[in-house]
Amino acid sequence: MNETDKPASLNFIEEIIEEHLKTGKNDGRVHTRFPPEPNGYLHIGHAKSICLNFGLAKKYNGLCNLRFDDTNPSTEDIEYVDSIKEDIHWLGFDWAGREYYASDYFQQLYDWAEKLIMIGKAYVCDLAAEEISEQRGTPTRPGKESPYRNRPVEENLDLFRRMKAGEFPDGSKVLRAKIDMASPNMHMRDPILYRIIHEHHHRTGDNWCIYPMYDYAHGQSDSIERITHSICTLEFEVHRPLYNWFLDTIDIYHPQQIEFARLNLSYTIMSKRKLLELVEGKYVSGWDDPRLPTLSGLRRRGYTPEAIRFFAEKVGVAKRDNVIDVALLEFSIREDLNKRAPRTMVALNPLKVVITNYPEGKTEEMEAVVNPEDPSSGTRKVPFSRELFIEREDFMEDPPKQFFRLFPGNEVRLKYAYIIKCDKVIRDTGTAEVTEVHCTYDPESRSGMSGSNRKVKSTLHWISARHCIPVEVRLFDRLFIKENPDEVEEGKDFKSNLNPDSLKVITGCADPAMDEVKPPDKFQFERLGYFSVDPDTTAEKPVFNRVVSLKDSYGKVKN
RNA sequence: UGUCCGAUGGUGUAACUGGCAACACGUCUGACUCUGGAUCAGAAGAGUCCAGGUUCGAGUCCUGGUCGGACAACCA
Repeated sequence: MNETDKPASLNFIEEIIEEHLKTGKNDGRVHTRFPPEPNGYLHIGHAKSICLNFGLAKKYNGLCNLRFDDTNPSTEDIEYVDSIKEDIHWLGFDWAGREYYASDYFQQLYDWAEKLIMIGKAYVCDLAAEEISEQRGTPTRPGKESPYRNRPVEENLDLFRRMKAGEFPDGSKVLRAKIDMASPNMHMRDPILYRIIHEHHHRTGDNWCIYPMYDYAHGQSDSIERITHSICTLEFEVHRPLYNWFLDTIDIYHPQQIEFARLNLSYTIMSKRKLLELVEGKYVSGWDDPRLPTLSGLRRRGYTPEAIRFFAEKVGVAKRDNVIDVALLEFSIREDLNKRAPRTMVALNPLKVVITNYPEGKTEEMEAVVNPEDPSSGTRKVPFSRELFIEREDFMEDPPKQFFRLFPGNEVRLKYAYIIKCDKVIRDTGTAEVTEVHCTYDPESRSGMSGSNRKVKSTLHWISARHCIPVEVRLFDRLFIKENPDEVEEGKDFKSNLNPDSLKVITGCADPAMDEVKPPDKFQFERLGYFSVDPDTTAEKPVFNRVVSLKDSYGKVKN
């Protein structure tokens, strides 16, 4: 990179931060946080947020906390906090012990609630949930004030303390802020601060039966942690006045909330609710199904943290709604794996080739490059013999003019081995399916020999029939057939756009060296794509997931 | 009928904050190649939602529209 180049442009959040740095706001501190709710698994959209928050902290020599927004015991679970921590670490970020929970602040939050009551800014409301929602009005029609709105401070305090003491059943009372039922912003119409939930919390156990709402907990948690920039997604933009109101009214340190547009990816869904529906409805094998955009799914699929971080950077940060082309994600992983994945040859759909003029029983060890992109990777040995398997797709008896591969009378090179010529096609007498192709080889054309310098249109991958081992290969395609899975006809939902062919399981013929692979080893199957060893692998049977295919310009002319 | 936000090639993001629209992905050529990959070279593709205005000059500023999104869980 040329240092005289223009400085890389900043995204709008970095501009805000640099402005703050310039004016000395926050004493030059930059402190962010990633605040997941432990009620689901992280997905690629969260990865964008994680990279943003931890990335900003790193860039500006600041800190980024991990904070679980665990204010609703009825949907949250320890299983999720564990998976979330694992995913963030896997992605390559660390919070250095600053692992916090909104529930750590329940007492402080409670004390501030009493303060709000005492200064006349909060009251206990006995209305039923339906009544509250009814009286809230609509975005275009103002709400009505609760009959309990003007309860005396002493009564509010007493009632709130008794709520906390567990004297009242779920749903019977809530604590509300006293703001403005006529506000054009729905969130300012006396929002609920506390509700009664008699449920066991994964961290605080049974200490509490009243729990703070998101709006009441989030900003104050930011404040307690001295967060400088509280970065969240666009849907919280309308909440910002309320975020500010709490901080100003309670009168504590005031972080700045900044909203950005969440990530959307074509041909997939990002909604936690829908992801959960696919998992629970067994449309996929679990949260880590390799077709899912969850981090655990992508990891199992074979995506690397490097590729995801690269992707997150390429995607950018702005405020307008966006749909990123999955092709960019695929580009990201190819870019990474091309440089580091060892090559191997596998026939996914094998077709037998007999080299009729090659001595029976003879075996040669061919020398192959491990990775041509990495000179330090060295070479490997590949056994060659009279009977081989090639890819069925690489042979056509009656090919179109654009087809350069094997066909009767044509010569192709077997990578790292010999040039062969197709002489004869053997068919099954019943089905007429091609079962074998007979070829002859040119003994002078072995790689490295002078006879190998001949120009041949095509080079094929192959595997020795006698030496190869069977491997299970899982071929994934996009989970949805539509770019926007939510685009459905009346009465149907996103599941009607599920791709019935998103998973194909086949048995391929692989290099014998593949018998000692272990997850998460990654390879390039030459000419096919990148494959990652699945945890289902056993000593008897390696299992590979196709991460992504190689770019295929012939596939395009074919269609 | 409200409030808030947004609008730049097919997609995403830029434009030193008023100076003749750039980068990436994708697409298409060509070169090279023992991966129809990679690499290299190049091309097409937007005149910046619309209409006015300010200005020598506007994607950037002003006014008025249009379109899109968010907001009416005791979810986050």
